[in-house]
Order: sequence, then C-alpha cells, then structure tokens
Amino acid sequence: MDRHIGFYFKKIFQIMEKNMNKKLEKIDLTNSQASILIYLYKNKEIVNQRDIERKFELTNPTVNGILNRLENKDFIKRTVSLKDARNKEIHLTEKSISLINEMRNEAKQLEKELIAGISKEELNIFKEVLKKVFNNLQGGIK
Amino acid sequence: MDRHIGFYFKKIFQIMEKNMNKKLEKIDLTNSQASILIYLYKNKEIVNQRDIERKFELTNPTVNGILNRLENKDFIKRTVSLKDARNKEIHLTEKSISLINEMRNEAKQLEKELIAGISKEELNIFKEVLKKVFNNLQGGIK
DNA sequence: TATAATTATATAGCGTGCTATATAATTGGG
DNA sequence: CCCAATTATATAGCACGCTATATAATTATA
Repeated sequence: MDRHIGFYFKKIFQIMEKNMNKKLEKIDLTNSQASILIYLYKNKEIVNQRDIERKFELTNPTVNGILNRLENKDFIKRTVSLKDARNKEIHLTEKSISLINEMRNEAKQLEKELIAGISKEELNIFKEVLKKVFNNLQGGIK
Repeated sequence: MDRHIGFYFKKIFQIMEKNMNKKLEKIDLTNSQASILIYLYKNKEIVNQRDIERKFELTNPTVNGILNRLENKDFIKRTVSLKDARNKEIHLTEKSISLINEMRNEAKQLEKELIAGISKEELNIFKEVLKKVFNNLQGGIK
C-alpha cells in the first residue's frame, strides 16, 4: 500500500462509475440517471425533485440537470402538482419501466465484482470501517 | 448499513473532495491541482505531462485542463523540451513552492480526520480490502 | 530516404458535481 | 390582508472527469 487512502477512494469511485456507465451505455443511460430511475420505480409515493435531492444528497442544480437529460430522452415526465404548484412530480415513462430490470441487474453485477474474493469476516470489518469513515466526514460538515 | 457499498464510495469520495477543496480555497487551489503540485515538488526528475497522466492514471485532456488552470494562475510554467520537442516540461513557480507546505499539511490533516477512531487492526484489514476492491476493478479493465 | 506508425500535446464537446443567484408559489406574522 | 420568509425549481458558470479527434514531432520500416 504505497498510496494514501484518499487516492484509493477516488480511483475506486471513478473506475466503478466508468464501468457502470459502460454497462448502461447500450440503453442510453448513465449511472446517475439509472440510480434515479430505479429509485422512482421502487417508490410507491409520488416523488418530486426535492425528494431526489434528499435521497441522493445532491444539490438542486445537479438533480435538475440529470432530470433534464432524462426528460429529453423520454425516460421521465414532469408534471406540476395540483396540490402545490411549486412541486413538479416526476413520473417514469413506459420506455424506462421496460428497462428497469436491466438496470438493476447491471448494478447487482457490479456490486458482486467489487467484492469478489473477499471473505465474510473481511467484508464485515470493511463495511464497519466504511461507515465510520463516512461518519467522520459527515460529522465534519453537519 | 442500509446502502450499497458503491453509494458509500461515491459519497466518501465526494465529501473528501469537497472538504479538501474548502481547505485549499484560501490559496486559490483545488485538490486535483494541489496533488499535481506536490508531485512536481517531490519529483527530482524533469516531469512532462505524460508523466503526470501515468502517475495519477488520468487521461491527457484531464491533465491538460488542470495544467492550463495552474499555468493561468502562475503556479507552473511549461517549456518545450530541447531533447524532444513533443515534450513540455512542467516547472513549479516560486509562488507554488512557497505554498507546498500548506498543501501537504492540509492533505495530512484530512487523512487523519478520515481514519479517526479506527483501530490499527481494523485499519489494516480495511486497507487490504480496499486494495482488493481496487484490483478487482482494475482487473476488469486491463 | 520517404512514408507509416507512434508519441505527446491540444481542442471540442459532454455528464456530473458544485456555488451563487433568480423566479414563482406558498406560508406566516403583523 | 399584505408583506416577508420560506420552499421548490431553474439558470449561469465553473472544475474535473471522460471520449473522439487533430496536430506536430519522432521513430521505425519499406
């Protein structure tokens, strides 16, 4: 281990992102886009943009940008809420519903590849430390 | 742990990046920029852009972009190599040399914060798994 | 030696993150 | 009831990744 922990985090995230984007390329989606579509699919309640911001801990311009691209490609539709005209409800189209399983399978496969050859004991400790690191960082902010 | 490992990697990387950028803001640098300056400082040999690409495993447009910003802010100078006119040698300016210690201190501090409250045993296993995950991903590419 | 392949750098254009700011709708207080 | 504060969404502009492509210099080969 001749590199800082930070370096590994950066590279692992970036390679994950690249691999996932490559898998999803054939259905004209990116990792960020597919994650949001899967969230919309799983959620029974009506979802607006603010809900997505909170779920993924992203800022509103980031989410707005991703939704714009999804809408332009006809993966979602936005409708103004009748209850509160500030809200835009985000709905999946038939096109995206038909591709949900493919997205989920690719995501599962990547997670499997990620932890190949790692024992249960190692994995448990790893997850614990991952959580601690996450909390160390979040504590610094909140 | 109600989230996928992938989610934690993404968020940890992003928060790290944000924290580090915040620390470096006062000296008008970003994390990526400071990393390259520190590498230039530590390296005794003459460094060209290709060396930086290899060291950080980044593509040439990415490195070129970062170096453009560094050059515009007078943190580096680029000179054409006399031995091979395709190469541009990257040199630190006095301005950046005077700020190297500050950059290194901030980086060390972040690394410390990251692993606060994690035992040596946990940390060792964590590093091992981190390396394995890294290799799992890299293996998929190479 | 002339041409082809390789190498280093640069440019165009895109997605995803950010901050700062604007606008419109709703809520709340005087 | 009206004005201020809050809330949801949108826009501008930036950094840093990427791929695809171009250009110039060098190296290798026919």
